[in-house]
Amino acid sequence: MAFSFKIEKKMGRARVATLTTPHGVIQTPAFVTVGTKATVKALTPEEVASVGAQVVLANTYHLYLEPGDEIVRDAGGIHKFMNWSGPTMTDSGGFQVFSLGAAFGHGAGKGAGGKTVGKIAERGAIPEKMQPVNKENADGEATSVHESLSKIDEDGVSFKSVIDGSLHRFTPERSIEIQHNIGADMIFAFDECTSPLAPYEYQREAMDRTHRWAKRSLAYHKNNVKKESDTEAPLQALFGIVQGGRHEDLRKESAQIIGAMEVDGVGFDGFGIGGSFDKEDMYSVVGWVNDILPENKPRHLLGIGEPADLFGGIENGADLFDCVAATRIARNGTLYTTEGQININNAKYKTDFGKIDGNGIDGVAGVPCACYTCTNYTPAYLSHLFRSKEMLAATLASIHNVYFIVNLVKKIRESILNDTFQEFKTAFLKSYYK
RNA sequence: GCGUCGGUCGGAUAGUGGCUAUUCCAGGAGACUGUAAAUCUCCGGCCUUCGGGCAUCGGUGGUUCGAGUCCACCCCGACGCA
Repeated sequence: MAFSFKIEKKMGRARVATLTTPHGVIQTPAFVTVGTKATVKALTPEEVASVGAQVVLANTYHLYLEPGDEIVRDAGGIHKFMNWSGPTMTDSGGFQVFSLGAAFGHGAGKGAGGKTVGKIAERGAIPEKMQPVNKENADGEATSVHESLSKIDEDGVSFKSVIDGSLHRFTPERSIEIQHNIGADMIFAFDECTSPLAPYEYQREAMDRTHRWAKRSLAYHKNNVKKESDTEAPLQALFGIVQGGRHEDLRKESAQIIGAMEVDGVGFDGFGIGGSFDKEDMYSVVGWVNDILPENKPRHLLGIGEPADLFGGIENGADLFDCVAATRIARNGTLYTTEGQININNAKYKTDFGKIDGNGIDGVAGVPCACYTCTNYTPAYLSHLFRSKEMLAATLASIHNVYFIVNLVKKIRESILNDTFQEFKTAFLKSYYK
């Protein structure tokens, strides 16, 4: 089964399509579940499949460090290794350039709390003349590995392992080589995800460098990817990544260059839209980029979404989304409902024997959520599991949240096919953000 | 009855004459967008014009410039001896 992307219906920039991969079909738009270390945290592959998820995204940096990409290769590839037979993707490690570098704030060393900058900036949070948070990275000067766990230069990035502090080096070629070993169906070019606080000059510098890395990623992939023995079709598809921060000129330039990039007549199989956004501008950025990218290839909006973002992204031409939020907030006790997020740790749920979501994402008004968790358990039980720190809490909450977000995108897809997108969007957002 | 040790936030603790009484847990709330996250942050005596002000370490006195800390007595608890 070779790769193909067939558009079934268009609505403005939005598209409904079928993305075929060697490990199965993805009906797009689709939400990609995040399984960074070859596991969707707290869920078995059977549970992931049972909530309707079609594809899993793992991470190159994390699998390279643990257990090592060669072990994944020797296990027979990521599908066999993690017992997920459906489509898979790997991110290139480009996000870790950011999350272990510029996002790593001053006064580090408090575990997760050391991270002080997100990739999404609130309105007005970006002073024009603000210096990069991580000067070492921006200037390319000698870096103190105590303050930053990554250092960028023209050829690649040096990382300090988050596990044991050892030093490692990623280049575009190395990232693709590792991704070939891991063996996901769709892989990404090695890029730099910049901080939203970086100034324009730095966004341009990083974008230009990402373009040079994209070309190297493409060249290495073309020359080294394994192919089907009979048809010579590549077994893995490579997505190029558009950067440019929140700047219209940079975004359009990046879409132009990445969209048209070829090595010996071979271009990217799809595209990622990456980097940092101003929350207010995100949908416009996606629209600018997608007006330029080739229409007949899939576009993945990297690291987005929250429920509202999915409508905005799809309207502006994105086909795939991945986001850690659904599973992360689930483990921390926050559940999606059609009436907004709830924190199951709140005292009022201790004795709530009703329904988590009285109007399920997949149902009609008044019909409760049909996921395994909601079908079988009360808020009071989940409250008990979280308060007593039982592992099942993370599992049941993750089942619900992934079910919610995956099926929200499926509902959006249906609404485009049924010509009811605007009504569905209006009704959903009114209820969710009331 | 005598003796010893102890009494600090809901629980457990640190604190042995000095400035804002420590930490953990439990409790209340918030955050989380290509996962260094089953994590992190904040709140927790009273009053406040939001600048701050006033309290507080079983009780009452005392010593001292200054007491959770030292002294006396009392209350309560554990243990030991009668």
